[in-house]
Amino acid sequence: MASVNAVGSKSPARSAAQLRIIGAALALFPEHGVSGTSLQMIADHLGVTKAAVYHQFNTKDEIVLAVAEAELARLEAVVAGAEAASTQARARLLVVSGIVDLAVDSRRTTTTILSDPVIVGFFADHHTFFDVMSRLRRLLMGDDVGADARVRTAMLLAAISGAVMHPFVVDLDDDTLRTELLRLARRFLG
Amino acid sequence: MASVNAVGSKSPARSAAQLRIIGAALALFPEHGVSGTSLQMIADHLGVTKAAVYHQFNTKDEIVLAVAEAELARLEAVVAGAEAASTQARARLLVVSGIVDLAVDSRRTTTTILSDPVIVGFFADHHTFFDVMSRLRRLLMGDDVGADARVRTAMLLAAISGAVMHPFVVDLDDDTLRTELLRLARRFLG
DNA sequence: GTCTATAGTGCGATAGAC
DNA sequence: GTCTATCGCACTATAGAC
Repeated sequence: MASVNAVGSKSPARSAAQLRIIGAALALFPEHGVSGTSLQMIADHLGVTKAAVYHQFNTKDEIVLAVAEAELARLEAVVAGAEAASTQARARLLVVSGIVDLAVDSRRTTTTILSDPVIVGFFADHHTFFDVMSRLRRLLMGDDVGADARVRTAMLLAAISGAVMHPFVVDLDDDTLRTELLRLARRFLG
Repeated sequence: MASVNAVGSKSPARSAAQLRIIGAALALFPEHGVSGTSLQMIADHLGVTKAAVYHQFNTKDEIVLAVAEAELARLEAVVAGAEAASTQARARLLVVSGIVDLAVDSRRTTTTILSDPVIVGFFADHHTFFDVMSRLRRLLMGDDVGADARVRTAMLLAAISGAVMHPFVVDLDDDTLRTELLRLARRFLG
């Protein structure tokens, strides 16, 4: 779970100033949505002016893309780690527990951002996104392309990502949530 | 599944013109997000001007609220139907299959709208939302308030809502998706 | 790398004619 | 109920001083 600079990752190296902006956007996007977050909000969050933000990124779209790729990179690291496993069963367990960790770690953040219409639009023709998704699909489903496997896998991923921000679990602490999620996810996998 | 004017529902009666605006917003919000959808887009979608839209709703917020309440009303109808069941097991099955129907019927629409930060903010102090949620919780969990039951229920609801718009199932037809979803959801319930 | 200042655009919302 | 026209404002983005 340490920070990994995965081989297949193409995210350009980010300066410290750029990372601060990405962090601010990461905090504001889930609360207001991507479209509802202005550069003024990001600048205010960092205690600087809009012009200082524009010195790091030429457009708002570049910031959105950087945030999306940063989140995608976290998922890619989990997938890459699982691909290195010795058996398929062990790989499946690694990817599920990695995604549980990711989801619990960010709770509201990750899922909200990745499901924002603007981000979805950015990923619609993003080759790295398709690459990670097909590797994830291969890890979880193997060569089974039947309706059963696809619905089952989609439900599993949606259940993990969506449950962490559900009102029913807001007052559970991270450890309890992580343990229950992993246990139920493994049971669902069968 | 017919249109139901549920007893507990407080949504004000809507004129035909208002319903057309709600329909346009319902189509545009998932694609651009609530903040990313302007009144100009809604007006263009209907072939009228902004002023005509403002004649039906005084503010954009009123339109957003109307859309949110319309979606909530669909869920409330499912909950009310299940509450009328003779046994608890039958009620649970009714609520799960009702939510599956809802999710498949709208695919991208409902979940995207209900998870939009602006809508979430509107529901944050919306008494009807809390009422429907607690009734849903009672139907699915009974008096069990343990971490296991809460995580399990949150996963079930998130799995159904989230799976319908997952890339893995985009090319499945509605009937197949509905059948598989219901079967797997019942299996997960145990 | 940060600032002030500003250009240009689209937004939500209103007034008043038909 | 829809229109044209407009107001005031916040937005993205840029120019140029420090």
